[in-house]
Amino acid sequence: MSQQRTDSSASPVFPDLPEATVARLPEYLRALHGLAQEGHDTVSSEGLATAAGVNSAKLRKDLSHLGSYGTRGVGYDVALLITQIEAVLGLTKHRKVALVGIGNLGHALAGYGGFASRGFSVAALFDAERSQIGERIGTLVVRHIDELAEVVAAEGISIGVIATPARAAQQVADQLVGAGVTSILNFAPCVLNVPSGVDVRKVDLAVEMQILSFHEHRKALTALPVPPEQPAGEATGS
Amino acid sequence: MSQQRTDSSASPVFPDLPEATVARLPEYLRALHGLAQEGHDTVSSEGLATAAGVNSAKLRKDLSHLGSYGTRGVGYDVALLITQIEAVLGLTKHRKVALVGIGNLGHALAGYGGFASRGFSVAALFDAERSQIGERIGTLVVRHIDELAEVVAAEGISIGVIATPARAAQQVADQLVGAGVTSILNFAPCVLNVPSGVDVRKVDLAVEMQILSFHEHRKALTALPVPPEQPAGEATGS
DNA sequence: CGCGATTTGTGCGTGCGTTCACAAACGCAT
DNA sequence: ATGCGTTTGTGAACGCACGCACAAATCGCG
Ligand SMILES: NC(=O)c1ccc[n+]([C@@H]2O[C@H](COP(=O)([O-])OP(=O)(O)OC[C@H]3O[C@@H](n4cnc5c(N)ncnc54)[C@H](O)[C@@H]3O)[C@@H](O)[C@H]2O)c1
Ligand SMILES: NC(=O)c1ccc[n+]([C@@H]2O[C@H](COP(=O)([O-])OP(=O)(O)OC[C@H]3O[C@@H](n4cnc5c(N)ncnc54)[C@H](O)[C@@H]3O)[C@@H](O)[C@H]2O)c1
Repeated sequence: MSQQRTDSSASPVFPDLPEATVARLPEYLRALHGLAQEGHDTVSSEGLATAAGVNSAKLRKDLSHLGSYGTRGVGYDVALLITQIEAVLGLTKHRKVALVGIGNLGHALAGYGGFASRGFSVAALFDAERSQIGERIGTLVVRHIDELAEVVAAEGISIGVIATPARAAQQVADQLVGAGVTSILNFAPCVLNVPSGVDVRKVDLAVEMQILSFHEHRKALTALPVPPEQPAGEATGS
Repeated sequence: MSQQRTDSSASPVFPDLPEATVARLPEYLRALHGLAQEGHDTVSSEGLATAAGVNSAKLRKDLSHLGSYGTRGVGYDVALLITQIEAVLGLTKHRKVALVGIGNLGHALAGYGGFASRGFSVAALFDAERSQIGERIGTLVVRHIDELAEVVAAEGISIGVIATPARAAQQVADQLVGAGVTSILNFAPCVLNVPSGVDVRKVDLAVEMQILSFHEHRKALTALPVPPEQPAGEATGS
């Protein structure tokens, strides 16, 4: 009981933070870490926006949504802003991740340092193939998928990463959800059905490539098929 | 209505196709391939929308933007729609990809079959480390980054994938652009500056994880701190 | 202490994207 | 041929997001 109202710097709750803003906060955080590394104590919205690759007005509005602490005429305190954003994103609490599907991609993910550098730790690896079980990667050992529920409960894992073939992804997702996982990052190219309350994010390489392909196609079509309609045109160049 | 001449398989140009639509077309394409595999000749917007995980009205509007050929009362011809979308995305033309940074992630990408299954082929691998140069992965050999311009020109490569550490990414991007690459997929967690006319898409694992973290955080905060304000509450279940 | 330079926070207009809802179009049975 | 059920294509309303532009706030300095 006693929901202490945490007037000071406790976990703030932002139920109505725009999703577009949430998606940009990690970018700001990365840019801020870079600035801190370079010794900056404060940064203007313009400077931070440039480092994050966004419009400065958008950045200011984003930060204003979380009641940010900037100082007019000066800018934002880098260290304070890092703390604030990390609190909003819930990065103060270390979150454990289960990685399922230790194949081509799974091996790369398992050895990736980008998890730990933020507030995440890969706590367990799972696969279905006997040949993979028991393999040691870093400090972890690949376990059989049947142990998932047990390990998730024991380790307090809340996030699952799916790196299995697409045909196995839905079943794995079901198992993750059944084990108590409430967030899933899916690398398999397929849609996942999960109960409400479970968040799924998808990373699909093929989709990204095809979007690039479209723009390549468009560039090729708009650049070439503009033949000299008016051959009498004057200065066509510079 | 007013479908202009049905120049059967000519390349349609859609300069003003909404970006949100473009981003969903690959999903539709994947869903359509799955339906075709299952033997479906036609599919309703409702069925395809379900398979792609979107709203059916949104799907119909998306398809209408590319003057699609559906039949009222029946649905869409699966094979025809595949052809149409592939034409719009420019997938009829095979596109060659250069992969730079053959480390942890680069190895996984180099061996990934998802490229070839769509219209892409990894045509060259590059790294800067002597220890990597010369390694054979599949049918390709890792080459030194200094050969990039030469190989890109010789092979007709138009897309570059960056899988180097973040500190090297901007330099690699500059080299890619200098070599004539006009589309870049960036896995390094940093912003890239490129000239206009070059498209960059970014895949950032850490960002995805942090977005999931936010929702975990929010779920934890909104679930717990709702103490029995009204102890006389009735059915709270389901 | 006051003033100017600087930068934040935000009100507001605009455009994009999503969704509803329905008329038009189509196949099929009779 | 006609009517009926089905499904597409789209007009219209709505909401979100973006970015401009400016008032308010703060600092430094004379
Ligand atoms: N390799 C890449 O670069 C890459 C890139 C983007 C997306 N993907 C996607 O990621 C997924 C994995 O790709 P990959 O190249 O690592 O494939 P992979 O075949 O090398 O690895 C898949 C692994 O999943 C395991 N697996 C299969 N069914 C399982 C189950 N029910 N439970 C647990 N584990 C199971 C397999 O034993 C295997 O080890 C695929 O869906 C692929 O489309 C891969
Ligand atoms: N490993 C993952 O699962 C993963 C996931 C998401 C994102 N990433 C990101 O992808 C990138 C690569 O990750 P990784 O784990 O493969 O790192 P890695 O260190 O294993 O591989 C990086 C490779 O890039 C090469 N390289 C360095 N500078 C280069 C240059 N100037 N030109 C050409 N090659 C160069 C290195 O020699 C090395 O082989 C990183 O930015 C990382 O943050 C990795």
